[in-house]
Amino acid sequence: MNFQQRKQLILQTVDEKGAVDVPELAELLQTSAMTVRRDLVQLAAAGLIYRTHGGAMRVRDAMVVPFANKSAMNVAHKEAIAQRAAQEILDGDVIFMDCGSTVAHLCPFIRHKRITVITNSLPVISELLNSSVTLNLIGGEVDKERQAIHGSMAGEHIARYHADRAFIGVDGISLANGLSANGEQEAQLTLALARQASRVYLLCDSSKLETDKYLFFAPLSLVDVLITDAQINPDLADTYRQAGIDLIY
Amino acid sequence: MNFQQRKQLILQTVDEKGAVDVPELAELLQTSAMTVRRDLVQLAAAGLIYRTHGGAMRVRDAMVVPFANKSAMNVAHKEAIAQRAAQEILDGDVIFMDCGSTVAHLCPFIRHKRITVITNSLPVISELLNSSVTLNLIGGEVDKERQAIHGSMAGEHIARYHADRAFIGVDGISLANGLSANGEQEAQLTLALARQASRVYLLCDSSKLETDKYLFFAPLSLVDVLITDAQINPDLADTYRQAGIDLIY
DNA sequence: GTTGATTTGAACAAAAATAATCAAAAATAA
DNA sequence: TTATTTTTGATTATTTTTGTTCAAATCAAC
Repeated sequence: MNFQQRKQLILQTVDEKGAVDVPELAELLQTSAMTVRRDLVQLAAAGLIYRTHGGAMRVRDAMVVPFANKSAMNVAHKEAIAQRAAQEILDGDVIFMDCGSTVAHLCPFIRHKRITVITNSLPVISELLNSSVTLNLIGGEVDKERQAIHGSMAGEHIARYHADRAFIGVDGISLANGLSANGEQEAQLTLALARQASRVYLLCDSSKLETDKYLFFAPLSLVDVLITDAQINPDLADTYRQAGIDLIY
Repeated sequence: MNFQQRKQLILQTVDEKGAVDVPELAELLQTSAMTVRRDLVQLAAAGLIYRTHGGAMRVRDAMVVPFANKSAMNVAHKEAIAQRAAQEILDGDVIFMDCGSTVAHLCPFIRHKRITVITNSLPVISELLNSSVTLNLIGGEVDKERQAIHGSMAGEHIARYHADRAFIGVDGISLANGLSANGEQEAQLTLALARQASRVYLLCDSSKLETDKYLFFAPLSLVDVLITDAQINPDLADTYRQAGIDLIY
């Protein structure tokens, strides 16, 4: 099997599977990994595939910026919460989305809506890049760990906008102490978003209810609507409602 | 069996099987490998088959479909340019990077440097997210096609910063008309970056030299240093230098 | 950050294929 | 028939391709 034949097989495989790795191709082509790598280099130079570490992928797939959406905890709950939250969004809305993982789960449910999303979350931008949503990215310092934008410039940027709804997440919430966070940056940004939105929706799975983190940054009254999952204790739900929170689950 | 007969059989076999090798044909034609090779050379010269190492194949199968997407063209040149440009960057620098594909090739060469990168390019952010570089993302409207940030907010954002160096790309450059672009947004952003930088580096492969696009947006004097590839015509290089451009290749 | 595992690219060596050379065989011409 | 040209096959040198090894780069997990 010569280069031309291998090349055809590689292109075909990449096109079919979307992504391949080197050992896989070496096995398929009955050749060494080094040869596969050399082939991939040539094909990539011709722009026919996109070279990745360990293999290759379709060029068009590589175009979308791959920001990882981490945190596999409570995915089912988060999806349920996000789906419920998406029902609140109307066509034509301008919404804020913060960089919380629960908020990010909104993406699949809003990608066909005709709305404008203003966010500081890179994964959200990535997920909505190929959608009908108009995107606006908040600028400022990049927080690599959280894959989000923070800092004073971000605050100033937000102050220039106004949204119909803000969808935010927190690290902790309690009746006694209100909203709390693990980082000052997130807290600051959450506050900025809430200030510029007509209606503030807090997306929060029930495991975070009545937990406190080290930084208390806002009273419960910042939130207009609290959307959580069905695991919430009904008595606790009542207590929140009596405290004036519009609670949905 | 003479050449005419062998030729018929070879063409037929190639057409049937798609690809053949020399020993296989030698066996089929009851002749030596040397003769087969001589036949193949003639047929290939006539354009009837595609000659490969070890045999031959159908012409249409060997036809590479190089509708090379813009970002994959001249990759080798772009990398060489980017590598040279990276040498200009010192530790501690604050640099601007625009959303051009040549500029994006800087990423691999700067990921270890201790610098701050301010950019409107999502691919650049993505590539440098796991690096030692401090990142600052320019905010504003997301241009989904170019995977970059544009708009008036982006301009305002840039105006608040200053960088030691700006690395920019253009769609066209000529001595007569200066810098030109295909889109107003890119042009606007490039200008904004250049205005806020101490030193402006234009990264531009030689195929773009002396070409004009529809929107002329700046004179050559905007650029301090032009970095291009070694394919540049030496006479042309002299002309640019006489025009006061610091040209590197 | 630092470590450890993978992946990669460069250098080298081996194998395969090719081109060049030349002599023998075959075809052609005188 | 003999001389000349063409074609063919064998030999050898060169080029191309491939595989192995190893240091460096990169990624991922801590």
